[in-house]
Amino acid sequence: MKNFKYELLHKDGNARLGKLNVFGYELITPVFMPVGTQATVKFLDYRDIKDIKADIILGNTYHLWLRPGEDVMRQAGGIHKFMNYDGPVLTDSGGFQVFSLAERRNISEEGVMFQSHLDGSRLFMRPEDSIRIQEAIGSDIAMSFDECIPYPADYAYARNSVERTLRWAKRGLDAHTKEDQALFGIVQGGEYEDLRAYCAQELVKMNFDGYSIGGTSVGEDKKTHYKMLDYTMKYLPEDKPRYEMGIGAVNDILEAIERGVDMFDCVLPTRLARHGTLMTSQGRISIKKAIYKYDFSPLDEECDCECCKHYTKAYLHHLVRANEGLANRLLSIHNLRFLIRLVEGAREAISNDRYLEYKKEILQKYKFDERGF
RNA sequence: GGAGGGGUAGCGAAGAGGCUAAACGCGGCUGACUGUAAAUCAGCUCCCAACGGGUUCGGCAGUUCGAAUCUGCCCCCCUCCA
Repeated sequence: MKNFKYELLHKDGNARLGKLNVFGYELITPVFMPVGTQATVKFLDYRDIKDIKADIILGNTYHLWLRPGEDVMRQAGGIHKFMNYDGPVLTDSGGFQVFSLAERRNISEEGVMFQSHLDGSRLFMRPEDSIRIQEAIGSDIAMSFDECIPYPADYAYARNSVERTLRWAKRGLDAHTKEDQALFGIVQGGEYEDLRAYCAQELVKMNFDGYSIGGTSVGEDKKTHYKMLDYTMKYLPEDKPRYEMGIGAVNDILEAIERGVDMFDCVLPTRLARHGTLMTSQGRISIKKAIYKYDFSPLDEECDCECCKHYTKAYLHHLVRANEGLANRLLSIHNLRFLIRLVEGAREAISNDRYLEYKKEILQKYKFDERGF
């Protein structure tokens, strides 16, 4: 019996407060997971990760497979020891790279031929390989190898892809041997209700440890995005964790929680930070702007992060302008802590049965553009 | 005083008769970013009532159908020699 267990603590509408035991690590959901693709949450070390109160982080199978390589990960004793991080780690399977590296790969029934973005060499990844590599990486939660399809995708394409993703999910499940590692199935199906339903139901029959919603936030509008979520959520069992992959916009997170999503990850906070954009309770701001040159006030009075506690906007503005590495660390710490606080607030609201009020309060303050981004 | 070299958009720096409002870099201004090929990428950056028009390449005067590019004078700057 795996020491991996989801316990539903409380519901407020469809929003769920839960407790997830990940092989001894315990965490409360909903939870936001910072992304650390190459065994590092870019610019942060283990102390920073602890300070922002991240409960779980991600790694990436494709990237770690290419570099440093499966053997290094295995000999290092797994990703936790390798990066000196004592907390749960979830790995994406490489399925997202089928989407993001679309112009340099080829899909077949057997698997995906990737042409390495590092040196151009051709490498083949089958679902079994993805699982084996994730076992070598030693993550606590592994993902099935899927195809994240683009948006828009026509029905015939989406259907064929879902069928294949399901066959890959079964192959991965059969290949999986690591006892202290959970395995999630990923629901695809694009924007099509019947395909989402079919994919979810077939995966549930296979009895995974948790279920992921994939193929969202790939360029679709908000309405379509939430529709895809709705089509999927109703088929996922109450007693397993649900993870929407790759969402990090404030409204997306709030909408997902409202629909019963327990976990989500995103590169958005760290990428925005590296590009000089900060998420604040009032909306996004670009700290590069000249208006902050003489602004000696803290970034966000309400924030408790190391960046907001110790530095002024003028200083952060200067660091970014001067292209100083410290800017990347400080701004990443802030954006990550911002989203983690957002989710902490959501947990509290759910336990007090006032989730919708909480969501409304946040969204009223936060400025979005006309597309809702 | 003598001998060379040079003055180009905010800065640096190409260009040596028409294809040049003038490459490129920096700086500046916008915008993008959602399971990370991203400390990245895209656009703008002489002026304007702008799919067109108006002024530019130290200054003035010329040559030419046409000049940042050629000629003369003047003004500055740099290097070397006195």
